[in-house]
Parts: sequence; structure tokens; C-alpha cells
Amino acid sequence: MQIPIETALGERLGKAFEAQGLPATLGATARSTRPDLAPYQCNGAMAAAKQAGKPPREIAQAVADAVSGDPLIESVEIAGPGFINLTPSAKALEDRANALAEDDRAGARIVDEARTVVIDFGGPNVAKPMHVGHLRSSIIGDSLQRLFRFRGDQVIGDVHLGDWGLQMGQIITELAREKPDLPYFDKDFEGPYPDESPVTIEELETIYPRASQACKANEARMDEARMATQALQEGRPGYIALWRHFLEVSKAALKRDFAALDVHFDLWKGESDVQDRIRPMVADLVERDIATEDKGAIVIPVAREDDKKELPPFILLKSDGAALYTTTDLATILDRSETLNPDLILYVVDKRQSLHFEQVFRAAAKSGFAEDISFEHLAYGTMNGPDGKPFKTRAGGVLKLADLLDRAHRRAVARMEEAGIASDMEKAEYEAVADKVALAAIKFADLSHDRATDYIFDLDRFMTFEGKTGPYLLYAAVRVKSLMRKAEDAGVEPGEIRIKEKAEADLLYALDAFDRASATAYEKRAPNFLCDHAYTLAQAFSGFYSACPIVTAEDAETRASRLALAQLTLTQLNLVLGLIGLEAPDRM
RNA sequence: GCGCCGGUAGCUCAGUUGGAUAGAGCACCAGACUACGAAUCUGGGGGUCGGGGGUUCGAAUCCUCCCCGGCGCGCCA
Repeated sequence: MQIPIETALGERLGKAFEAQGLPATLGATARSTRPDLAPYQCNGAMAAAKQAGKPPREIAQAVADAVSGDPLIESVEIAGPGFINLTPSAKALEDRANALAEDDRAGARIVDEARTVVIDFGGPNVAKPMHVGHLRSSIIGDSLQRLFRFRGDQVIGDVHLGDWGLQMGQIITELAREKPDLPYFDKDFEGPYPDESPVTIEELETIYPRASQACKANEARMDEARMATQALQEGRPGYIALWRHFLEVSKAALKRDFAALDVHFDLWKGESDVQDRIRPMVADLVERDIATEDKGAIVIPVAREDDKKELPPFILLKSDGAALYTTTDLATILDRSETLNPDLILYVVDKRQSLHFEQVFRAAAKSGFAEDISFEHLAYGTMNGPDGKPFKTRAGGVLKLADLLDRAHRRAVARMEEAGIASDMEKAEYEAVADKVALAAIKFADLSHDRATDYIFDLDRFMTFEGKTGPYLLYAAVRVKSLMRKAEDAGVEPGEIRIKEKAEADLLYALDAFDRASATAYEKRAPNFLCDHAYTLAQAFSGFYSACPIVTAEDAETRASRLALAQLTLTQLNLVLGLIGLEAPDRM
């Protein structure tokens, strides 16, 4: 059987519903909320009662009669107002188990039609260090790109660097004040400009906050930054040369940060990559009367009559003529449409920008150059500190990502020492394990929460290694790996799977749910369903592991069967861990 | 003011088209290791699902009003 048990049951019941002139979708079957009664249930008869004009139990009875005797089904019972309780046959379980064991995808199917999907996530800014605010976008976006790829889509992950806005002008003017003798500020300088950046990434990271604060405090200073931004966008050679240096040193630092997270991108594009498209795009939109002038700015009105709220116009060019992130976002859509031809673009961006994306999507629709593309803003909530307020350092500043990872690493080491884990390892392996544990704690905690809601980041709790945490999942995987080594030493080989014990059946049910979990996570763009599945699976395995001896089982067939089950679990666990961006070490 | 999101066990959070007795982890209580790795497993107590009203055979879920919290609302990103 190559499809999940619940899917197979659903199809059988669907036919029975159809035979009564009812929609096949009513046959939808899922794991039971009353496992004491049966493993699976179908609620379709109750939903059908209204349209069929018959009592639900009568419909349920007809369905039950139609499917009883099916080799897939051990028993079918009707309960309450019309629940159909189903127990699959032992043969169905074993067929499915052996099919799963032979499948290198461990039961997860792929989409019927592959699409080209751009995922826009990460979104770091030049000159600003990655901080905790970038963590969610990076982790969620990465999990989604892994998941979409796994489901068969062609995925293009783009980091979409913030490298072309006002912050560049702020930094340029700040540096001009601090180091006015640099050739970049001399209008008469004829080059060539130095190859080396005049500032290191560390210096850049301190310049930006100074610049930002100065501009916020002083209107004239802000105007200076605006003018510099515009000059940069118009191509002033000194500014461009300087900006390239900023870009270069920033990218190097960002790549280190993303590598530490084990997050990777297909494209390292940014706002500036569409600079050449901006003028022609604006001219075209004005030409076609889609964009108009309003209070000195060029805008696209995006409000509609039936809007509940007042939607401000989409600003394409500021009254001083400079482009802003709205401009580059729209131009980026045009660019992606022409160069990548995607079916879908996903934006993994903070939920506070939902109004902005509403505007961008409407502007894109009015512009008419993205008619075949679907857009979704996958908004996520804020990461808060234990006090429930946005995460800050003790001093009240923003915590740099690198510092957060370092803190998590030290915490992992402390916990490992406490538990006496991996004490026999060489330093390098030990450190690598601690890194994996730290990342597992952070990523699992983030992904297991609902994407849209805020959540409390509490490293102590994520790092407890007990219960529903990333480290527990790594432990579960490592324990299976250890078991496989033991089996090999003992000469046990995996064989035909037989389901005899309750713990074996429970493990199989958990394994069989992988397809459903990955499909739901995919459809809802919600990695927390993957996390739930990973945890349920790890727990089911632990139950099986403690209830059913494997290498030490009495007869050879049982050993072979249980080892195959363990092997299958490991395969699936590795897959699902991979989808949430985790990797289990071989031992720990 | 308008709009969006949230309010579920002491704490942190799940809950797929409305379905049976609302779940999980932590914490708490009681058990299980001379070990296929106890970072584990088995069992237990604990909830007027923010409040009222409505639709329905049936509501955490749908509609409506109210309370509380977070966020957003034209030239920052």
C-alpha cells in the first residue's frame, strides 16, 4: 500500500458515500479523538445528514455496510450521533509498514504539479549586524524552503538584502563627518578609489546606530542623509564606491551568521539589484496613468471602495525623487517575474509589515506585470523576552545573533557537562555536538510555535533537554543510531515487519502520519506541524523502544521486524529533522 | 478613532473543512534502570477555552456585542 492508511480508508468510505449520491469528500478519515474506541474515525455521515435529508446514523450504517468485509478493514462501528469508527486490518498495517520501509521518502508524497516558488526571507540590512529580529524570518523561511523543495516544488530562496534605502545615506553622511578626508567625499576626486574598505564590519556596526540616532534627533541631519541617499541612487561615484565597500564587508559578516544557522540561499540579491529598473518602471506606470503625482510624490492609489479600513496610497517615489523600499519591492516583483517566472512568491517578514505588503500586492496587481503570480505575506510574530516584551539585552540593547548563538552554545556545553554527556569526545567533536544541540534548541522552539503569534524566548526552558525540545529530538535520533550500531555488531539484519504489540502499532500509526503532517505544514506554510510530528514520532519510538526489545528479542523474525521498524523511524526522523533545519550527530 | 492579530491547565503552548470525554511539555504526585543509552518510559491530579448573546442535533472553532493585551495606520524599513 503506497498511500497512508487514513487516506486509503478515506477513499474506501468516499466511494461508499458516492454510492449514496453524496460527495466522496465526506469519506475523509482521520486519527480518532477516541483511541480507546478505534484508531480512525470518519465524521462525514453527520455532515451529510442535512443535504441528504436522512438521519446521520442511517447514512453511516449504509456506509458501514458497503465497506465491511473490505480486506483493509478489520471492523467498522457506528457510535453516538453518527461517528464511523474504523479499525484497519493487521494485514493493512503490515503492508503499509513494509511499503514505508522501502520508501526513501518514508511515506511523504510529492505535489501533483510542481510550481516555481520564490521565498523571500532573511532580509538583513547592510551595515547592521544580524540580531534576534532576523532569527524568525531566517529560521521559518529556511524551513519552508526545505519543505517546499521536499514536496517537489522548484524553490528559489532569496535573502533580499536591505542595501538601497535611507540607511545608506545615513551611514555615508556619518562617515563623512567622522572621516571627511576620505576621497569618497571629494567631489573633484577622479579615482581610482582604494580597493580596501575604509571601515571594518565592526566599525560599520557602530557607525550605523550613531548615524541613526543623530538623524532621529535632528531634522537638518536627517535632510543631509536624505540628500546623500538620493545622490547615491543617482550614481555619485564616490558614494557608489563607498557603498560597494559597505556591501562587501557586510556580506562577508552576514554569510558567517547564516552559515552558523545552517541557513542557505540561492540568491543573494538586494534592493539595489533593481536600481536600473526603477526609472523606466516609474515612467511606464505614470505613462499608463497607474501612478500619479500626489503632494509632490509619485504614488499608486490602492484603496478600494469596499475597503473596511483606509488604505494609504503606495508611494513610488518620494517628493525629493528618491526611491524607497516600496519602490524596490515593486521593481523586484517585476524583476522576478521576468527573470524567474515564478508561480508564487512568499515573503517571510514580520507581521508589522502586513499593511505594506497589502499595498505592494495591490500595486503589483494594478501594474499588471504580475498577473500569473500569487503573493503571500507570511507574517510572523515578535520574539519576546521572559518579561513578555520585545527581546533585549540586559543593558536594553539589541542582542546580536552571533552573541545569542554563543550564549546558546555555552548553555549547551553546561548542560552536557552537568549530565556527563559526551565526556569521552575529542574537543572538536564535542564542540560540534554542542553547536547542534544549541541550534536544535533555538530552531525547534521557534518553529514549534504558531508562526503568526508572538512567543517568549526563554533559553533556559528550550535548553532543558527534557520534554518537547529540539535536544530531545536529537537524543531520540542518536539513540536509534546507537541501536543500529549495536544491531550490526550483533549481526541482526532488518527484515519483514510484523505488527504484534500495541507499541509497534502505535509507532506505525505515528510513522504513517508523516505524509499528512508534511502536507498540512506545506499547505498552511506552518512548520509547527512538522515539529509536532517529529515530537510525536520520537515519543512513539521511545514507547516502542522501552516496551519492545529489539537486538535482545527472543526470535530472529521479531528482531528483524523490529530492527526494520527502527531503521524506518530513523529514516523518517532524519527527514523531518532536516525539514526543520536540524541535524542529529552520530553520537552525543 | 479605524484596522489587523491574540486571550485555552499554575507556566509555556497545540488544537486541519464545526464533532464524542479540549490536548502536549514544564512544574506537582506515584511507579520503572546490576541499562539494546533513564536527556527516557508508565500512570495520576489539574481547565466556566476572556465575558454575554446567537446559529446548530453538536461551538475553543461560525455570527454579534463587550472587556483586556500587542501591533499598524503617506513620503523609515
